[in-house]
Order: sequence, then structure tokens, then C-alpha cells
Amino acid sequence: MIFSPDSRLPYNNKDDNMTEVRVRIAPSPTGICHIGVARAAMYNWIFARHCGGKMILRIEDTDAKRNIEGALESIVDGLAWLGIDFDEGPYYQSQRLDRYNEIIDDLIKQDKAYIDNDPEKGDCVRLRMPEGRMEYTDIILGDSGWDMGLLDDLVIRKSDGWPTYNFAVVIDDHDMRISHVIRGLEHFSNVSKQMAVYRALGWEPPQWAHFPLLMGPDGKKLSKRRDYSQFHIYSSIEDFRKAGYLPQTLVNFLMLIGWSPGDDSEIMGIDEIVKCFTLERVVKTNSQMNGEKLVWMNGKYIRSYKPEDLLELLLPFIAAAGYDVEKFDRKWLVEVVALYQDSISLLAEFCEKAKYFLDDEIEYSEKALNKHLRKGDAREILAETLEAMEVLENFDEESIERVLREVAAKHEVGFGKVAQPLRVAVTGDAVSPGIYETVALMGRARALKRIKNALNII
RNA sequence: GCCCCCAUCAUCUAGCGGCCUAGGAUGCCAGAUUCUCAGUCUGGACACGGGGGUUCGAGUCCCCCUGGGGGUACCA
Repeated sequence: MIFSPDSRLPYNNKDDNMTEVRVRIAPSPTGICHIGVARAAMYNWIFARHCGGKMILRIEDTDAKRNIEGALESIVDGLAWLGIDFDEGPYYQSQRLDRYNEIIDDLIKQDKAYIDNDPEKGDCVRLRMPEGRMEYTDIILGDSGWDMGLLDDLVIRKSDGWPTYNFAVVIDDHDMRISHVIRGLEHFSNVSKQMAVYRALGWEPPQWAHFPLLMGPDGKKLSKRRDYSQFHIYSSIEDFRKAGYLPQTLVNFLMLIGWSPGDDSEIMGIDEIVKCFTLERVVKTNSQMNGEKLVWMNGKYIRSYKPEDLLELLLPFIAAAGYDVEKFDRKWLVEVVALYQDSISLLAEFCEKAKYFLDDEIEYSEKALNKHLRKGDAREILAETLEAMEVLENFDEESIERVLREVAAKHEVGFGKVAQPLRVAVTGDAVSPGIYETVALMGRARALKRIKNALNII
């Protein structure tokens, strides 16, 4: 990512080739990398990459009161994590005041704009709106129009000297030679205002594409304040990352909301999406986020990794859970990961599920103890299992299986009657991966110690 | 209030007049695999908001209603 100190643009761009695809996102640096910003960035970036065009970052920072320190970095970082980068920028609106004023003054000279005196608010500049109906076409929504008589003369310069949003956007998009404005539906009604500015300036407007809005998992409007964690949904990219989502999951999932490739493909990598993405296939309806499908998809991606690669992704989560990552044998950890790869859907789940591998001491679930160890001859069976395991030459999966089968045969009980007591004894709970793998990987010392301990407390 | 946009299973979607007794995915239910859980596989239930048209024929086109969303600032 490049941050050029002087990011003002050349004003004259008449000679440039306007057929080049150039798109942008224009966030305000007012907070974290919100899911809405990420989605807009994804549409623009994917469209740019599909067309071989350029992706540009512009910062709308004219409202100094709202600017937050570090917000730009967190937005750029969040997008980078998703795989979104920029070819140009960031350009700052705050550095382009001269350019806006030059155009406003010229508009006044031509009597296309005028100074409006308001005794209370001060002088502002308004653009004379055209008469009649303005027609325009949106790539996603189709033909539309607006009765311009409904609009007041648009304020283009506020009394504080700054241009208004709808004016600055037009100047910026033109100067940056933006070919397609791809943004959320909340901006749709700005088109008429911006078209009026394009017309006054005699400039060619870009192509418009307004994608529908993302609704919360509760079906209501997405709110920054609300906590959606019960739905496995978050409002910031950073929170998705912390919850253990993979970036490719988020990209895949978010793109499949509001767009489809046309066939039945569901699990799609970003390259594949770039290849077949078209704005025409973006749907027109608002859509609700479904956390269950998101979790499912993340599980699919988790299962697609080789265990050693998955471990690399898991390491930060293991460290964040308070473990000293260095104290574990790396190869052994890979095996633990392999054991759990099928049963986790979020990276953050690993430590909780595999805690009896990571912790020295385990906690026993009373319920599991009662159900599997304090019933029938479970205690006797476990004690016998312990005895047989103590004399095992090789403490490996095959040997352990043999022991369990022998014990089961001797007592004439099902395999579960032997496996479950053992499982509870070594893990503390009635649920774990396969019992031989679990016990073998745990190691002889740990397993035997835990069995003895269990026999003591039941 | 006014303006604009939208409308297929619970959810995300396919469908661009006959291929639709509406397809896929998640979730849900059942079965298989099995030492528990998960995973995987197989099967099942679940939708064209309502009413008028147009047409030989409408989920697909038109109108109305209803519902949802967005916008109506000297915010962005």
C-alpha cells in the first residue's frame, strides 16, 4: 500500500483514454473496517480485476470533526486481509479544496450557480437545478429517472467554505477518471443531484451501479451498535477475523449474497469469482446475512487445508488463548490439528475443543462421569483397560484398539462400553475424536495418569 | 407526508413466456458410516405476497394493492 504525500491530481485529463475501467471506494475515516465498506470494496475490486481496470482509494475527510486517528489504517488493513489492494491512492478530499473552489467560482461566473444569503447560517453557494426530468440508467437496477423540479437548488459550497458531498464526489470522480461508480443503494437518490452537477459542468457522467443493501441476520437494518455474535455475525472485519473466520470465507460468502455466478457453484475462490463476475448478475433485492451458512462455509474452507498449513493459521489463536506456543512439539501439534480439522468450523473453536491436549490438568464433567463411569461395571472395565495399557509395548493406535477390543470381548459388552469410560477418563468429557487416535496422541504418561486419577474420583 | 427502488422455500439464490409437477446451497428432519461428537454420503419436508389484465400459454410482461428498503440536510 502506498501513501503518497502529495496526492492531488492533475486537473486536465482531456487526453486520457476514458474507456479504461477505473473504480474507487471513498470511505470516511470515521471508524473500523465495517462490513458495508468491505462489501463495496469487494464489488469494486472484483469488477476492476475482471475488467483489467484500476482500483482507487479516496478518503472523504472534509468533515474534520468526524475523522478518527488510525481509522484509515484499519480500513486498509481489513481490506488487505480480504485480499483487496489498491492501484492508486489514497487521495484526500481535504487536499483538494483549491480545485473545488476554482470550479465553484467558475460556475458562479457563468451564472450556473449563485450565492445564497442566509442571515442565520451565512452565505452558501447553490447550483441552479435543471428543469424537467432527468433520465439515467443503472447497470444493476436498469432505467430510472427523477423529476428535477422536486429538488432544491443544490448547495455546493457550505458557509464554512467546504464543498458539499454531492458536489465534491462529482469533481473527484471526474478528475480521477472514474468510469463506473459502484456503491450501495443508499446512494441511489444522490444520482439525480450528481447528474445535475455533471450537466452544469458539461462533463460525461460515469456508469452507475447501485447494489442492494445488506441486512442484519435478524432481518433488520445492519447496525454498528448491535451485537450479532449470537448469529456468528459481526459488523467489523476485524471481529470476523477474531472469531476465527478465514478471509476467503468472507469473500465467498459476501459475494454470494447479492450475486451469483449463474450456475450452481457455491464454494468459489476469489480468482474464480473475478473470472465470472459481472455487474449485470448482481441481484436487485436487499439480503439478510445468514450466519449458519457462513459458519458452514468456513468449515468447508478449514477442511480444505493441509493440517500443517491449518496449524499456521491456528497458532495466533492458540497464543491468544494464553498458551506458550513454543512449549509444544510442532509435529505433535500438527497431529492434534489433523484430529480436529473435521470438527471445527471456526479457528477460535480449536483451543476449546482440544483443551485436554493443550492443558496438563483436565476438568471432569460430572454429567459424563455419572453417565459413563459411575454405572454398571464401568469402573472395573476402566481399571482393566488401564492394566492392559500399562504393559503395552507400543503405545500406538493399533495396540490401543487391540486392548479395547480384548476388554470388550472379555466382558461381552459392546465396544462403546469400553470406549466411553476411557474417553471420559482421559478427556473429561463424553465427546472427542476417535478414541485410539486421541489416546495414542495424548501419550502414555498423560493417558495413564488421567485414568488413574479418574478411578480415584469416581 | 413526498420521491425512488425492490418482491421465488425459514435464509442466500437459479429462473430473463412454453425446458418449472420451480433447480442449487445453508438450516431442519430421517437413514447410512460408527467407540461419542463431528465429517462424509443418501433421502425428505419447505417458496413463486394478493388481485386484475395481456397471451394459445405467466414465477417470467403490464396495472393496482400489500409488504420491505432507501432517500428527502449548508452529514457523508
